Amino acid sequence: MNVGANTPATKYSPRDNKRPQLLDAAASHFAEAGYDAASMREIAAAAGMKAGSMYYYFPSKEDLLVAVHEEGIRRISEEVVAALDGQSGPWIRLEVAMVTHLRALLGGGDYVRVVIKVPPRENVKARARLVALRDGYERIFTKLINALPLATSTDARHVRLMILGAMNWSPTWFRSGGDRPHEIAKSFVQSLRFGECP
Amino acid sequence: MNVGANTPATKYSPRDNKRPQLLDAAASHFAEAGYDAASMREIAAAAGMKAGSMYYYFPSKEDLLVAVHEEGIRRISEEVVAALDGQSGPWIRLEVAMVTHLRALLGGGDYVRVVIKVPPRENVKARARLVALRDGYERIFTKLINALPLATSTDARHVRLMILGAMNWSPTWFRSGGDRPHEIAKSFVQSLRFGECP
DNA sequence: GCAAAGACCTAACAAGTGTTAGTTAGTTAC
DNA sequence: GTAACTAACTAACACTTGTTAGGTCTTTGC
Repeated sequence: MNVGANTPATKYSPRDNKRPQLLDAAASHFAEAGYDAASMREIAAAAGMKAGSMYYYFPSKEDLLVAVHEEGIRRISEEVVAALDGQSGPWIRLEVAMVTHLRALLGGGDYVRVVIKVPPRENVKARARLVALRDGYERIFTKLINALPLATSTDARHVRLMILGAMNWSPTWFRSGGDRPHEIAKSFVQSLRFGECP
Repeated sequence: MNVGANTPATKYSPRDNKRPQLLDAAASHFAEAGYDAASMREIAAAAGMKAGSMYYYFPSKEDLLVAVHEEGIRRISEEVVAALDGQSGPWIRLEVAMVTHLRALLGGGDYVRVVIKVPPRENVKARARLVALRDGYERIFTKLINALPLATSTDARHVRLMILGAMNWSPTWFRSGGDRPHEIAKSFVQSLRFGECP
């Protein structure tokens, strides 16, 4: 923290923007308790401020959630794209994307957990933008799946929904200490690749 | 409603137990709004009573949710077992179970939707019983999957988690008017059965 | 006909909710 | 030096929440 003894005990110091810490605290509490059960006062306290002060950064609680969502989608997109860089082979590429997705979701990433587990209210204004962002992300998987040499009878769209569903549901049963993300991904890919025994 | 003109306008009539209607209302509101956003007053109103009266049947809101859960698991178990009766062939049996599961989840069944979408708090007392009930249900799928002639490298447990995850996530993307449950199930099974093209 | 039980209602409590208005202290610009 | 701006704070408002205590009407058992 680099707070020396000579630093005067100012109550607060402008210019050190607390917005990131606020977002962190919000992500953490939303991920843990859900939207309704996470109170503005608790979030504020975790960020080292008072509830009223948050409205300097965000006009409402719903806007806070939207901001967390945007950051979450941005992060996971970035990570998956980065992980995919240089990888070749359709099955390997899919598996890499899945491992990255699962790591982001299961490995303590509060922002991503919020994206998956805490959907905004139906009527929220920014909904269209969020849906567009998320569609953009999921399009990565659409491309990866279209590149697979699948049996002709298989519907690629349903394969995508199946894979994403299976992954996004994993926080429900995942226990740290059990399977690791890369094992889960490998297993899922195997099930899809080698069907019934010949 | 069969309320004739001669029926005296009694404020309420004991002996016609409103407990089922109460549970229905609770299931509906929990499924629609989630646990926190569903208020006792709204649930009570939907059941034709006042909030305080619900405590005659259930000692707390959490107990109400638990009761809905129990009924939901009971229903879906019953339906899947019934649908499986007389069916033979491992892949067909799995598909039948999946169709039934998806129908119960997507076809307006409030109780089942609550089971899938509204988990009780971690510390709730009846949690162990609920988990046991649900494990019992999922064991149906364990058996169905163990009966499949899968490639030897495939992990049956992960296949189950994948299938259940894919199905339980479906309320997120499902829109009535789009795919129908039996199409989804068939598609999922196909993806698992016929892997990459030869 | 009367007591008991069943099924519900009313009214209130204590706590917590998101949000706002007004204020204050530190920093920067001129 | 002073004005404007930034980044908070305090205190309150207006509700809403789950829950409870006590009352009331209806039906049942004897």
